[in-house]
Amino acid sequence: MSELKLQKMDENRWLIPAAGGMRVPGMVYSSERLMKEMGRDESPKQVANVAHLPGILKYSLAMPDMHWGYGFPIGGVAAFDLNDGVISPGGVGYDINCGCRLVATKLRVEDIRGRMEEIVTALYRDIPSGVGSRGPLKLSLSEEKKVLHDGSRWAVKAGFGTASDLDTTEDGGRMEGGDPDLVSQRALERGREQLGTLGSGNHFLEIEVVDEIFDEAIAAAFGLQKDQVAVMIHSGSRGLGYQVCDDYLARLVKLIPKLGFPLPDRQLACAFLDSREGKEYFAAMACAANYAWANRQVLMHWTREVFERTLRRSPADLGMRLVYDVCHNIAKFETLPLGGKQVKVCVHRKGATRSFPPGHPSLPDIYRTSGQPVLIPGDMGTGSYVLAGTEKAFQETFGSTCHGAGRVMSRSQAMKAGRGRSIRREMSDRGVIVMAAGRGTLSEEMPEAYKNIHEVVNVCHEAGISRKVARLKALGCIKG
DNA sequence: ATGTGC
Repeated sequence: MSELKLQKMDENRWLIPAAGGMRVPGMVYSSERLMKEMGRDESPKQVANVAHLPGILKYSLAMPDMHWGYGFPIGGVAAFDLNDGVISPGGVGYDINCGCRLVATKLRVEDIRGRMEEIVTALYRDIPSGVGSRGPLKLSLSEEKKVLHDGSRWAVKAGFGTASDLDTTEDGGRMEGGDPDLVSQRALERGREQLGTLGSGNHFLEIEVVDEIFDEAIAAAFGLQKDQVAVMIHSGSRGLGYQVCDDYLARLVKLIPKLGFPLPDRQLACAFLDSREGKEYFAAMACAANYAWANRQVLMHWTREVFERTLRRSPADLGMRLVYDVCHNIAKFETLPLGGKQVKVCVHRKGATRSFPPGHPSLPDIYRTSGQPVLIPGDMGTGSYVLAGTEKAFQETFGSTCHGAGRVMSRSQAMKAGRGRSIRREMSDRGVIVMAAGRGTLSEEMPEAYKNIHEVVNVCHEAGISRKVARLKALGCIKG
């Protein structure tokens, strides 16, 4: 195996020329420093591996937060031709439709100063979190199937939130084509009692304050202003999505010999988009995506209730409005510019966020001129960014940008580095009240385990694949 | 990410 050669194209892009069985070149959006920091991380190799898949279009892409993942790198984006392309569970990830939503409030930071312990404790009590956690909802099988088919729409109909929440959710919180009958009994069982639970690892619910505005006009369109309090929720499809991924991987790995082309890595197990297996994976994945949207919708509803009760304020007074909800682990059919034409393709975004430009028909009217809100969670001590989608992303990166800070340390490395330390204390010294269900979670998630979110976001901004709008600072956080 | 691992 020859060493992978990356050619620096400009300050923010690195080309992996097509070599060997690569059908297209790779393109990595990153800075000199972030590239160096990746050290022995093999994700550039994974970018090259993805380029071997049939029907891949233009480039195998990676975002600046990229790091090693199952088959595809996390931070990877790849689009496939509908006729001769493939769909791959490894290109979506185990946490199908892991994503973020940002809820703006009418509160200003001085309204909650001194009350963070109280609010965080109340959230921690009311929002089930941690590995294997179950919620108070126990869905009947038929009700769960409705969740899988209707996503956030089910949640709103069941009384969790309002119809306007759907307007500011990517795809309206519902992916077409979900077929609950293609989700295994085991996945259904795991999902029954987990709707409305946060999960663990990097999932969180965070109270943040708008710290800096970079683009006044777009921030105003998003309803954000300096010193305003907001809530960021980061969660996914829980055990159900994991099980869907696991089930279909097991099935597709067995079929690798029948694919008719060599795979550089068995973890790239995939199926042609027009095959039975490909269609069935998509239909099951769509169910998990819908479950994740319903999950975040329920989590947000309970968050609103906790704020109302804890702060003794009316919903109108709190004005907790969903700014937007984005998914960052998904494969979707989208119409995107390619070779001067608009072409329907299957885009895999694994640890990458949609970044659609101003004027795109999928955006609600209020964001027509600003572009899509793009939500980027940072590490728990630092906070988050709000970006806006751009035409350049639409043209260059299949309408995609980064999804977060991205790990620099493995979980086990981070655990080791956290030995003998109180991360909770370190966080509170930095002004962030944290509560976590798992013993090791805070170590695994400590800020130094992640890349510098400012640098990741700056690469995306400089490269033009999203624009900086606002930065939010964490005040309080619950984790699994 | 995950009823965390052979």
